[in-house]
Amino acid sequence: MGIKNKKLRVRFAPSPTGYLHIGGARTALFNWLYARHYNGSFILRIEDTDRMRSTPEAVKAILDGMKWLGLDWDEGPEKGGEYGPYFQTERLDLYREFVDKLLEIGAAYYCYCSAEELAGRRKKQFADGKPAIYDRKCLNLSEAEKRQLEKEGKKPAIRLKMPDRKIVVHDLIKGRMEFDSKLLSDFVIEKSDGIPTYNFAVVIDDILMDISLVMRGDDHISNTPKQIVIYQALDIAIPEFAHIPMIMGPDNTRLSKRHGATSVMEYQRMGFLPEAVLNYIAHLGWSSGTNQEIFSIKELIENFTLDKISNHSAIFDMEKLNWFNNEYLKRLSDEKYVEMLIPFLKDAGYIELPLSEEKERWLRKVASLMKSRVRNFKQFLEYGDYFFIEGFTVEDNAVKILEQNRVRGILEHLVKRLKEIKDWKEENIESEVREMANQLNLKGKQIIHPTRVSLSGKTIGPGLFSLMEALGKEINIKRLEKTIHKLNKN
RNA sequence: GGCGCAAUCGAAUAGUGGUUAAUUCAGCUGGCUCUCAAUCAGCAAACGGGGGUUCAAUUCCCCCUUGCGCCA
Repeated sequence: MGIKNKKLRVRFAPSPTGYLHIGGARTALFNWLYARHYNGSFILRIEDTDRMRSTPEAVKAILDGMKWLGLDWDEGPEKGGEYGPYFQTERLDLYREFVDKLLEIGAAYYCYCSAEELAGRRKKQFADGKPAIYDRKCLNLSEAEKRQLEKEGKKPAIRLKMPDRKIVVHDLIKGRMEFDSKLLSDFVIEKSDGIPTYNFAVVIDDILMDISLVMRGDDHISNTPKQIVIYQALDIAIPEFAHIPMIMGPDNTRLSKRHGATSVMEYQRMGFLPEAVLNYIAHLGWSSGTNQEIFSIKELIENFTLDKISNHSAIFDMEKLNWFNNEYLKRLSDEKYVEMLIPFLKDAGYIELPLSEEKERWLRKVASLMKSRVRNFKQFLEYGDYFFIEGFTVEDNAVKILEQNRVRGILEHLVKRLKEIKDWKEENIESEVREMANQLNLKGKQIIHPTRVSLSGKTIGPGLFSLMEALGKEINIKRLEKTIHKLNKN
């Protein structure tokens, strides 16, 4: 692995066929952490040779996801770099050069077999229980035969000739893996349309971009021996490899749309903090070896090493992500919390911008009440709707509380007393309510529960008296009277 | 079908040739409390199976099983 004295360079190389999903983000994160830990370079490369499925929108989505998570790249799209271009479709000439070279030295050859022919022969191999290997029909075609085939209008693909030997992969995470090249096919490196295949383009790019360590999902393990053969055919030093375990859905299958939110940007929309998402996915397949759960970005960088990556797949657990997010949310100052919350309130139509000083102060108070009770901003909108609108949701089990005995009388009495309060402060409200409970020989909760339901439509939430203060006297009275009115009708 | 990778509480991870196998999330019980969170105290919960190696295996080796991936 003669790359000892070279600068450390890693890359993340997504295909722009969709958004940046959790698994890709984790691969990007590990590469990024590795580069930052060892002071290397982190390169972003877009593998868009699949022109049918690649879109500019997907490129943007991936870039947006990376930016939101704070995974900045040293070279790549929008940034450039001396190893560019960083889009594979802009590198076609480069691949062509290497294909020519392999052809020239006899390490690759033209193949005129059609897809149908191939499929037929493969079927037979399959039926015979043999590995699906190209039968080398076109390996020794004479020039005349080739000319004849081309005259028939056949466009050749180009295959790499597999050497007959064991291929050993030294993986930094999986250890030594051995593959028998006899079981590997002479795979296509350039399709008949002139586009290089994935396995070929990756290798050429990694060579040209001086990548010193290839870190990627372990679904690529089977590709690795094929890629190594290309390095060897070209007589170029093989980089190091590190195959990291994948992230699975709760049913232990590959993470997909079926599992709900798999795009990192969906987490932004749901009101998660990028730090929390990063912290969580860092723990999927990696651990510091200590009991520490919460890591700042800086701490992740400091602690990240490959030997602490586990070697089995991990299941994505939304609940734990929620917990992480709540931890980060709680640590936010009220000011910062409100600042992040405002766009969500705005989108929900709960507030109008710009905000007055006073309203902003009030928002901070509300935030401090809700902070520990809410796990993401989307949930804030759901649990805290009554702070902003009259049409707040009313829980089914909340209605039952209002149907209990004496509730109407209690609320009527309460309204009278609340109207008397001059200074609408939590302490004053509480002493008024407590006093009323005493005089009427009631338990505090007999007043508190129906009041909460009337004010918020919910059975859960912040302490009632701070909630009442935050809502303001008028709204308290209005909502209580509304409940009384409803009870009168029944 | 061929090849490969993997296997510790429900989930994520620690950990060890001899341990009461640990932590966090989730779950449950209790304290606090007007509810819910938060918080505090506690409970429950795992080494996939079978062979070896060894005085001793969850740990090392092999096989099986299961899961996952790649190939088409």
